[in-house]
Amino acid sequence: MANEDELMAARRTKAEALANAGTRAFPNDFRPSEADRAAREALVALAGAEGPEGEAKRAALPEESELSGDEAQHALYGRVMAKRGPFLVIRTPHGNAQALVRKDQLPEDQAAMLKAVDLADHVAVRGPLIKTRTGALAVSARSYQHVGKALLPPPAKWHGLKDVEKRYRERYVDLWANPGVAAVFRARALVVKTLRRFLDARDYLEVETPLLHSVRGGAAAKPFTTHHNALDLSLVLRIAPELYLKRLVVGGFDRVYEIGRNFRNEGISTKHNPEFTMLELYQAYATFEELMDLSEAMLREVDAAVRAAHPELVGERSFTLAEPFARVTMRDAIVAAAALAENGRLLEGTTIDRATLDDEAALAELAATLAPKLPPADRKGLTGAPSHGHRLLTLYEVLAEENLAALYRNADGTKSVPVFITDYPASVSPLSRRKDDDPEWVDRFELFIEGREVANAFSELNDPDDQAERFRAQLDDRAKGDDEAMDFDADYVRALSHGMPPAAGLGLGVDRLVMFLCDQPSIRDVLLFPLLRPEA
RNA sequence: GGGUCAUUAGCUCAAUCGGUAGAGCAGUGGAUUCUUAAUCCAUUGGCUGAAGGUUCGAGUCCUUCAUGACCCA
Repeated sequence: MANEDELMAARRTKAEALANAGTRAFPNDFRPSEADRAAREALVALAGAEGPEGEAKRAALPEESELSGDEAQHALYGRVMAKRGPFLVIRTPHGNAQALVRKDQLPEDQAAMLKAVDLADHVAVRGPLIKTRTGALAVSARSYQHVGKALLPPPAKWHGLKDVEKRYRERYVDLWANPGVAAVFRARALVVKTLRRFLDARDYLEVETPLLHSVRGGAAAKPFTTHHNALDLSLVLRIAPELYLKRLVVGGFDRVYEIGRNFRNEGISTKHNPEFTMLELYQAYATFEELMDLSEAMLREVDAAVRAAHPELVGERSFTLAEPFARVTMRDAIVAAAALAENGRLLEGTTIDRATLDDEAALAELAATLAPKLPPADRKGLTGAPSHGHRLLTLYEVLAEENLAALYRNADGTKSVPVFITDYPASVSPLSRRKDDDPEWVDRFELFIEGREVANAFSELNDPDDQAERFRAQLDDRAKGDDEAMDFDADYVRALSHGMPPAAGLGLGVDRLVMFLCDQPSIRDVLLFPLLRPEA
């Protein structure tokens, strides 16, 4: 008997056996008290405690033969992971612990039910804590209760569930069958909780804004479209909450934030999922420079929380958050990257200096020289750029982005540091405030860790006339073929016309942050249910 | 969108040059009942992802498709 139907049939037979013994296969009569919950966590911790102290504490437990009979009774309940001799290994949310289930210590009817227990079933035992002959902790069962049946067989107990597709599709198995998976998602929850705590402590108000938008804006991205029947209205799932959050700043909330899902109708990769989680925050009377300080402090606090709670997830990092983050303008980053040997072949002796980058004709000439050596997308970005600023941004992405980790290092050069890239062209930043001394540039930064973008922030544009002009430029970009350009949001311009205080805002990719902090190579490993093609 | 690789029992994996599809775990029956991937004896289980093709013969070679992973775009 080995195919899946037969394995299930064997389990159904045991379910019937339980029914014949007066116990339902799927009962709901096991009621652990709050004290039981706490005691279970404590005993699981004791069972798994490492080092001399753990051993000493377990050594203090009585052996089965030393029991007097009036010891405290402990509940151990969870999923059966293994049967070893007279022991059941039981998995709980806190870890594993074992139950000693000896028929001669159990009421006859309960002892009989042991024949019907399968791996992955939910069970509960109650009894005194003992130490086994090998010094391990066990709950010596004085009562045994069937709590829930698993009809499907579990993955191999030693190898777990390895098939990556099955892991993502059947995360409900992955989470308990593979050690370490659940910890990533606990760490993720801690990251979000710590972000909230950090912002709440600074008097930011958490808000919820619409996910259904009738106008697309707030980011350069392709949206998902949908339709509202009653209003006969075309809608898009939001690509960013930005424009609603800034309306709230107009409304008088000086500090707001939202942590929520954005939807972008784009490709799937190890770094992209069509729905992902962003933190966006806005602060009146602040500039992008203060948000750099805030970002550093916030990331350090989150990192500290993850390190403290989940040291096992923090691997040997090639970056550090502990030392000061680098701050460099986009143009300086391009010049620095161009000087690196890695770009020598691409540039073939051509030097790039600030003057070249600032001169529209010189940059266009440089772009034309470089373009043939680049892949098609970058080539198009350089030669078909709708503006000097677009061209400069593409040049930055081509030359500098992947070299950031090599260029910006900590004090002793052993690790990369996060980099704030500042001063973006106005033409690629339709919602940012122009620099006071140079209106072609905006007060903006993007934060990169290991060359990958994790945050984007700027001093907010609060001049409604300028904003209207920028929206019109977006429409021009779209006419030139940019299908990620924003709509003209007339209501947002009206909101600004009512007067928005000077402000700065930040967007932070939560999934990517978790990837970095928990050493996870793919975004799918930090999303409980990443998007997959449906099974046939 | 392109390239590479993968898909064999419920799970984890084998299968030499194209020559009878195997193992461990789990399952079933039994023994044992202080085990640490429990042990011992016996035993069931396969449309080799799908569909075509080449061949005396295909898990293996070819084509197409499906799904996934990685890389590129």
